[in-house]
Amino acid sequence: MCSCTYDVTVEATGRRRRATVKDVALEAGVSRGTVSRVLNGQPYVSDEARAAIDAAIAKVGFVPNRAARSLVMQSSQAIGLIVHEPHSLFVEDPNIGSILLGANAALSEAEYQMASLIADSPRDVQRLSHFLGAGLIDGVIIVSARVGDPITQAVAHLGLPAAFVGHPRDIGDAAYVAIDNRAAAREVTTRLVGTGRRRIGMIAAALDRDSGSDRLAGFVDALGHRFDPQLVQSVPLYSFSCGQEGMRALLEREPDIDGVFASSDAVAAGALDVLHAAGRSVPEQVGIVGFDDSSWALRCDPPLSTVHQPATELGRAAAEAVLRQLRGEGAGGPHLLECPIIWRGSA
Amino acid sequence: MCSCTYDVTVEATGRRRRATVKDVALEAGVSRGTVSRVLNGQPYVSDEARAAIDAAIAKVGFVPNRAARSLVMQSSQAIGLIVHEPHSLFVEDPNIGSILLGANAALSEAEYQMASLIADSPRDVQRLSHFLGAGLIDGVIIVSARVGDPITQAVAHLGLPAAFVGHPRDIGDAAYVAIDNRAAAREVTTRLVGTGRRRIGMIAAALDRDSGSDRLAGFVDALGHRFDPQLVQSVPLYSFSCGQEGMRALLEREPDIDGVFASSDAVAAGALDVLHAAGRSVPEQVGIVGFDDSSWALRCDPPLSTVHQPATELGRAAAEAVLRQLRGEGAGGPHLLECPIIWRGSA
DNA sequence: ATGAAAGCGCTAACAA
DNA sequence: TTGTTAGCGCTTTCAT
Repeated sequence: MCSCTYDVTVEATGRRRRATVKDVALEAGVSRGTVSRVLNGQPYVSDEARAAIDAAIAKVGFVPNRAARSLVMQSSQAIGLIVHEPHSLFVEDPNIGSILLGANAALSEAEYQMASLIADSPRDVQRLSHFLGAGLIDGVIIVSARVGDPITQAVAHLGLPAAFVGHPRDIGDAAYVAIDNRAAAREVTTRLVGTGRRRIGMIAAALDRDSGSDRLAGFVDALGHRFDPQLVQSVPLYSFSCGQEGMRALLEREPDIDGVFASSDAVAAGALDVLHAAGRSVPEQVGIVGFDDSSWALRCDPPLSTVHQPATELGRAAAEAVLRQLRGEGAGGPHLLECPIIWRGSA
Repeated sequence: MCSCTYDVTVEATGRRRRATVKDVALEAGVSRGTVSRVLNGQPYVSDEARAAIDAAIAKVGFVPNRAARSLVMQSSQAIGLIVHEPHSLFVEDPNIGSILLGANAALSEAEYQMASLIADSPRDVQRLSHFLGAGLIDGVIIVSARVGDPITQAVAHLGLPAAFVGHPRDIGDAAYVAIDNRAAAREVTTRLVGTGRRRIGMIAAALDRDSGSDRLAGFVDALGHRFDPQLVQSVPLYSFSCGQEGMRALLEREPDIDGVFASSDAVAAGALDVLHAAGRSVPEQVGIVGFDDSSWALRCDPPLSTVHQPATELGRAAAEAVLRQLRGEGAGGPHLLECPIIWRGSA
């Protein structure tokens, strides 16, 4: 007999009717309850029944309907990962890919399905805020939220298990994983000072994000009383072109500048470009350091000294924080990861 | 009276019980059916009832449970976007981000929720193949599938509405959107020939993917009888380091090479690096062209001549193809997008 | 060890 | 115009 007989039921429309527990039960000659027990690996099922059911499942091509299961279990074994980035950044951010992969790996091991959700417009934000409360997702990892983020507020309101990558100021005592941007910036600036530079500037990107403002704070810390606000140029984005723009401004204002802390590698690459165009040699006349240890860093000439971001681990740790909450193990608050300084030729 | 009274019901565990249609109906003094009608914007509801229900919804903080709705509607208003990339590529591929954004924009406009699903391990593939059949997703966009991909097979078996970005050979007459890699490669090679080069080589990456093998085919087309297999170096990935590796091999085998078609910008950048190190001037001694028009192209010195990939539009078109199927408008088969050649300084 | 039946939250067909 | 009711596919008591 053709094993495809029960495979699917093609209805008049041409669409297929999926097999249900009932079909399996019928095929195996048992009740739906018993099928369910087998499905969930519960005890008290005879070997014969189990075998018959396994065979029936294979025969009819049964796949449990997760909507039905979610409905009765009040849980979906799926967790969302929200990326809330202004359009341009999502495409360029060197860390997001690794964060996704790290989180996915951890969730996958725990038998959870990760679903990445993009918030790229007010409409998305609106739809997402509802989606999160709709029971299709048991918890959420939030990447790059900003202060006052409606999604953050929706999550808080729903009491959904959550973990942030990064640390917006207004998340209360929610779980987050991050690096200590301020300490890292302090340290890398100190090393730059140690190379003998006297007029060190900073191209400070994304001051509206915690990472951006923390890196500036670290820079200020390191310079102490020698800090000169004239030497800081703020730019909106962590991008190559913002790096160019920032460096041009700095060069114009302070022609004798001999060191630059760029708040990301992309920014540093842009700065380097302008520096070269202006005929300044790096690291001889100007030392420069970046942040991220992204592919930009190695692509520059000379390669950038920078701060390594453990992006994969950030994703993994965030996933584990959510999983812990799902197991009822509490565990909010911070989780800081190491971010070693990588010293190369640019300073 | 405090408007939070009904907001959520906190149970003994501290977890919250979400409000249901029943709560809304009770609060508004109507039946569940009427609430449902309001929820779905159906006619035949009095203004008073509608107002009372709207108020009740706001008061109790009701968000429809999508698992329940999916169950009865047999549809979820969500579509999956599967990225099946070997680890390293996902992080580096310059097009994926834009494809995601394009698809998300189109789906968002149609009131669909997009969920990106990553297949990064055999385990992921296994879990995903089941997930897709579980009714939580109405359709799927598949990015970078390979021939014999188990996910592709699962989708075909389930009869799930699907659209591919790219064109693996074994998807039958399923919908796909792509550029004509072969024609584009032919064209860009022809232009390179037109600059007077006599010994033109190719660094052919990712021959296991349709894009990779098509680009090689186009190169062969363009050269015709002058094609020399000695001048083709195959490398596994579309990456900078593979570009370096490929260029080194080519240079060693054919020191008098004066033109290179690299099958991606990243590959071209690697080749350029090796060329410079070998003291060859570009474009004077060697002309080089890439593919993708990614950020690599502008970052190179000289900037790369390349083929522009309409990544955002690919994503958007794929989403629309799925949406069309969901509306029962058939529409499988190919949808090819333009990919203009961008001529810059590298050749 | 297994079957029967209730119910998760929602929509839709049918009555009223 | 509205209320009532029967499921959607699954898990889970409670009997047996």
